[in-house]
Amino acid sequence: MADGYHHGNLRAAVLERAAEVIEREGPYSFSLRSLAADLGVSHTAPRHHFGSREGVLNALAVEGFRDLAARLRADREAGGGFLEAGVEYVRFATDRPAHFQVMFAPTLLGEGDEELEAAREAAFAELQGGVRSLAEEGRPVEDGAAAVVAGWAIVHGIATLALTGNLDRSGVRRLFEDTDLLTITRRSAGLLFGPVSGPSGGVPGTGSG
Amino acid sequence: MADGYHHGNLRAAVLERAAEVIEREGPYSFSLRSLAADLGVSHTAPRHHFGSREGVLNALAVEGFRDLAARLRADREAGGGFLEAGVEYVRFATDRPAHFQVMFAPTLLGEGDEELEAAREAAFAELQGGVRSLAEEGRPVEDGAAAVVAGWAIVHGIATLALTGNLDRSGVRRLFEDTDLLTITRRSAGLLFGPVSGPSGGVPGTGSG
DNA sequence: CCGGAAACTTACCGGCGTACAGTTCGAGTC
DNA sequence: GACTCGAACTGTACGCCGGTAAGTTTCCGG
Repeated sequence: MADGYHHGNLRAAVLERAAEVIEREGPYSFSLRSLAADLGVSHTAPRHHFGSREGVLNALAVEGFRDLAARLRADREAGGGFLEAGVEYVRFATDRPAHFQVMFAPTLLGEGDEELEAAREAAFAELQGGVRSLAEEGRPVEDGAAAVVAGWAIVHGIATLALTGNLDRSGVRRLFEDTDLLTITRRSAGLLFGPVSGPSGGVPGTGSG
Repeated sequence: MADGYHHGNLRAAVLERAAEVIEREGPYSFSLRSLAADLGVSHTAPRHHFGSREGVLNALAVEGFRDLAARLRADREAGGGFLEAGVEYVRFATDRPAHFQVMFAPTLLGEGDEELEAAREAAFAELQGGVRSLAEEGRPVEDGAAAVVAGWAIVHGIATLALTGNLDRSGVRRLFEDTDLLTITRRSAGLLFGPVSGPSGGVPGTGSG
C-alpha cells in the first residue's frame, strides 16, 4: 500500500490526525497544510479524498453522528433508560470532543451533503426516541415537548460546558470535589428525570405542594 | 474626529462590525482584513487598538461577560427568581449571539488577559448566586451542586442548540409550533425548578402541550 | 502489454495575520 | 507660531493558508 508515492490509507489518517488537532487546539487552527505536512504528503493530497477543508470537517461530523447514533441505539437496546442515554451523550462528547464540536458547529460545515444530513437525522431520531421512552418508564410526562428540549439541553449543556473548560473555570466543578463528570451528569440530569425511588429525587414541584 | 485620516471611533466600530460578521458567518470566517476594508481603514489599523485578531475576540468576550453579569444582576434585584434568570441567560444569547459564542469558546481567546478574567469571574459569580437563591424561593435543594450544574446546563444547552440551529434542524422546534424560544425555555427549565405555584415568578398556563 | 482511473505532486494565485518602519494629526508647551 | 510628543493610522513585506490547474506515479482490469 504505502509505496512512498501512495500513502495507502490517507483518508483515515487525515481524519484521525484532524480529530487530534481539533481536540488540542480547536477547529480554528486546524489547517490542511500543516496536517498534510505531518502526514508526509503534499498539501493537495487530502483534497483528492475530501474535496476541501470543509469536506474534512463534514466527514468528521458524519463519523460523529454515526457513532453517537450507534451508542444511543445500543444503550436503548440494553434497556438503559433515558438517564443512561443522557450519560452516554456526555460520554460521547468527552470520548470524541473534536467530533462533538464539529457536529454542532454548522458554520464549520457545508450544506447539502446528503451523507451528513442522513447521519444527522438518524442520530436526532435516536435522541428523540430516547426521550419518548420516558413515558414507558412509567414517568408522567406532562409537557412532552418541553421534556424533549429539557433532556437534550441539559446533557448538551453539560457536555459543552465541560468541553470548553467552563465547568472548571467557573469553579462549579469544585463543588463536586473529585467526582467524575459522568456521575455529575447523573446527579444533575437526575434532578430532571430522577430515579423513581425516593420522594425527593423526582421532578421537584410535581409531587408535593 | 473623523478627519479622513483618523477614523475617530475605530475601536467601537470594529467591535460592532465584528459582532455582525460573527453572528452571520461564525467566528472562523471573521477576518481582520476584510473588516478593516469594510470600515475604510488600512488592515493594520485595528491592530493599534486590539493588538491582534485574538485581541478583538477578547474584547468581544469582555463586553459579553459584562453585559451578561449586568442582566443577571438586574434580574436578581428585580426579584425575578431563578427561572427568570435562566430565561435572561437565553435572551442574552439570542440578543448577542456573536458575543455568546466567543465567550464560551476558549480556543478563540487568549489567556492571561486580566480584564477578561475579571469580567468572566464576575459573570460566573452572578450565575452561581442566582442558583443559590433557589433555596430562598422555598424550594428544597437536596443536591445543591447538582442543581447548580443542572440549572446552568439546561439554559446553556438551550442557548447553544438554538444558536447553532440544531433545535430547528432536529425538528424539535416543530413540537412547539410557533412558540417563542423564551417560552420554550420557561417550560423546559420549569421542569427542573418548576414554576412556583404562588405569586412570585410563576408562569401560568405553560403546562400540558 | 496496454490504457484508464485513482492517488499524489509541483507550481501558482489571492487572502490572511503579523511585524516593522513610516506618516498624519491634535494637543500641550515655550 | 514653531516645537515636540504621543496616539492614530498607512504601506510594505513575510510566511502560512485554502484552492486551482496541469502534470506524474502507481495500480489494475483487459
